[in-house]
Formats: sequence, C-alpha cells, structure tokens
Amino acid sequence: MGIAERKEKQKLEIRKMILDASMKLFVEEGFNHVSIRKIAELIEYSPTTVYLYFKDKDEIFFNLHDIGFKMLLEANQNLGSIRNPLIRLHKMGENYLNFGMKNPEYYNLMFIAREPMKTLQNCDWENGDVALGLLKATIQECMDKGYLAKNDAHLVSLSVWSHVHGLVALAIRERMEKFVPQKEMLLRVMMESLNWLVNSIDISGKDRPAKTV
Amino acid sequence: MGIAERKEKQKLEIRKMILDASMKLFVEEGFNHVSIRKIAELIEYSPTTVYLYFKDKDEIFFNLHDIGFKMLLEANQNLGSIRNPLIRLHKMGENYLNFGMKNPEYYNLMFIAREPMKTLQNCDWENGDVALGLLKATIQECMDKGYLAKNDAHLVSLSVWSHVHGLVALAIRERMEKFVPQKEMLLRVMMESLNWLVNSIDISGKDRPAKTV
DNA sequence: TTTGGAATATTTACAGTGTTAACTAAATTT
DNA sequence: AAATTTAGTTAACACTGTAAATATTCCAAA
Repeated sequence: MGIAERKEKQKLEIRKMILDASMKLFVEEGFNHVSIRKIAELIEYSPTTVYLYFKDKDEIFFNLHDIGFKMLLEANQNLGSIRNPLIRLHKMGENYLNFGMKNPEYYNLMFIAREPMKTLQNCDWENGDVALGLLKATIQECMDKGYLAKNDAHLVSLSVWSHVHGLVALAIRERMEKFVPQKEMLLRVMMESLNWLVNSIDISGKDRPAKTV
Repeated sequence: MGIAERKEKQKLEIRKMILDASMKLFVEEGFNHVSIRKIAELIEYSPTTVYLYFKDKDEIFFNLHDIGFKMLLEANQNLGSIRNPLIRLHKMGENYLNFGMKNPEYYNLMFIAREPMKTLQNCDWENGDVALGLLKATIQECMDKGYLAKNDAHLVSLSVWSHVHGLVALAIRERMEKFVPQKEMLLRVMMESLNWLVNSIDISGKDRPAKTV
C-alpha cells in the first residue's frame, strides 16, 4: 500500500505546513493577529483548505499549545543530574520562568488562553500532565528526604505551580510595571521571588520541622 | 451656566449607559462577546455614537476594569477590624480568591486581558496601586511585628500576589481540571493553598527566625 | 424670530474576521 | 471508459472595529 502511505504523508505534510505558518504568525505577530486567511496566504492555499485539515481555529491552537509543552519538557532536560531534590525543584522553577519569559506567546497558549481548552474539553491534556507529574514527584521526594514539611504533595505542587505561573502571567500581561518598572529587571525579580518561596518552605536548615497544617 | 451643566450631565449619563450596557453584556456573555454593535443596540443608539463617548473599545474595557477594582476594594472592607496583621493578610488572600472566582470576567479584565492595558499605557493604574499598596503595608506590618521574616516587603508582596493570582488565573482558565476535577472543590483547594503559603512563611511560632535570604 | 454655527447622531463604507455550502478538477477505483 | 472519491476553490453569510461624510438637533446671537 505504498500509495495510500504517500497520501497519508502528504496529508501530514500540509498539516505541518499549516502549523508552521500559524506558529510563524503567532510568534512574530502575536496570538491576536493569527487569522485563517493569513495562514492560507502563507502556505499558498485558499482559506477554506485549512478546514480540510483542522476542524477549526481552536484545533490549530491546541496543536501549537502541544508543541509548547514539548519545548518546556525539553527545557527541563537539565534536571537529571541534580541529586538534591530541593535544588532540582528550584531549577525547575527557574526553567519555568525562563521558558515563560522567552516564549510568551507559547506560554499564553499553554496556560492562559481559553481557545485550546475548548478543543481539549474532557480529553487528555497529556503533556500538561507529564510536566506537572514531574513537579509532583520532585516535591514528594523533597518531603521524603526532609527538605519540605510533610504535607499533601498534590496541594504543594499546585501551590508552587500557581506561584510561578502567577509571576509569569502577571509579567507577560504587563501587570508588574508598577512593581518592577524596568523590563530588564523583571526576570531577575521573578527569580528572587522564586528564591524567596523556596527558602520559605525549606525546612532542612531549621531545628524543628514547621508545624504541620 | 445651568445649561452647560445639564449638557455635561447628559454626556455623563450616556457614558454611564454605555458602560452599563457593556457590563451587562460582558458579565452575561463574557468578554469575547461584547461588541460595539451589541452595546449600541442595547442603548438604542447607532454603533458609531459610542465613539463619541469613548475613544475605542479598549477604553470601555479600561473603565470596566476600573469598576472591578472598586469592587475588590469594597470586598476588603472587612479587614479593618483585624488586629493581627498575619491574619489580616490571610483574610486579604481569601477575599482575593473569592472575588476572582465570583467575578471571573472582571478578574480577567483587571489582571489577565491585554486590552485595558493599552489604554493605560504609561498612565496610572491608580486603583491597582491602591490595592497593592494595601497588601504591601500589611506585609510590612507583619515583618515589623515578627510574623514574617524581615525581607524586602516589595518582593514579598509581589510574591504573595503572584501566588493568589496564579491560583485564580489557572482556575478560571480551566488549567486545574486535572488537579482538581470537581469544580465545586476548586475554591476550597485554593483556600488550602493559601493556607499552606501563609503557614509556610509564618515564623511567629518558631524558635528562631528563618534564615535571611 | 430667524439665522448660523456648534454639538450630536446617523448612514455609509472599508477592511477585516471565522466558517459553511456549493462547485470544480484531479486522482483513484471499478 | 465510467463512476466515485478526494482535494481544493469560489462565493457567500454573518459578524467585527472603526473612519469619513452626512444629517439632525440644539442654542446663542442678530
């Protein structure tokens, strides 16, 4: 069945063309300026052809958001060598902040925009799970080894995630300008905030564990 | 010049009509479904009349976002009686989480959407400042009275804010569904996360202060 | 009271959006 | 060679924000 295979390949190729074009538009011009017509122009097809490969615009965004997650996971490849789980947690946070500030449009799609979630509905958010699973495992390890006060790892993961997400979300939506007027300082301040959090929850250097909540 | 006064009043009245109509639309149908034409229809004027009272759509959103801040400040009226600054901080966080979950569309406008910030540009974000000033003052008081480790109050404010913002932002953009499947549990889990944070940073019950960062 | 000009509002229009239905041309199967 | 499936296009619908030109209303001075 060489011919059916080739067709399949061609189909995937056009799908990829569409995603590449969308990505180019949305990284260069931002989320709001990506339109089906512009995508079509870039790939030199008619606008309606796009609908032969994707159900609607949201489905395109969903696929891009997925690519974003792969990028984030890749950025976390530098964690394997870190033995101390608290330092690893810290580094994970740094990776997260770096990723968000370097790829605000991807970050938007992954964690802020409503659009990709419509396509997702009750299905998987698979890559989201992987990323957050990694966080949870690290935090569990921190608790097991006495770096963090024993607590519900689920809750603490959510908390740490919320913290770094809050930093990135406020920063890229320009809500920190009053707090941090100079843009070139932003990332540094965010790193300091992460630092503050990790130091606040670290109980390894203290005489007695923090009271359990 | 009673007549000029009356004119001024009429002008403000129509402005208010526009804002009321926008608010109605955007609370009932959500941010994305507010259009100039629908606003115009509601107030029974032609679409372009709106532009005589507001520069553009963003300016309308800016005004609504401002109303949101007033609501949030009002929700914080219950803080005055709380003497203990750490408990006050905790309550502020609870108010914040409650506000966000009860008024997701306002919250969006105040802290997530890009639109109102365009109108703002380098100007004030006055009400934003007031709200955050309140947070900073409380945190400073916590440090002065030994509830929190002495540190840059600015940084800690930003951190606490980021934490609660992260919770609300993830929740209303449906990124917590994997972590907290049941919607009716959401607010409770968020409250627990806040609780975890406050307990983690509280040093008042410990023998020695946490190491300074 | 009439007239002129300012303020207010509307009509029309432009350039764009996502998406659907109807149609055509090419490729594949029968 | 004829029939059928597939791939792609054109035209159209129902929207969007907004600007320019036009019409209407209102008020003050002549």
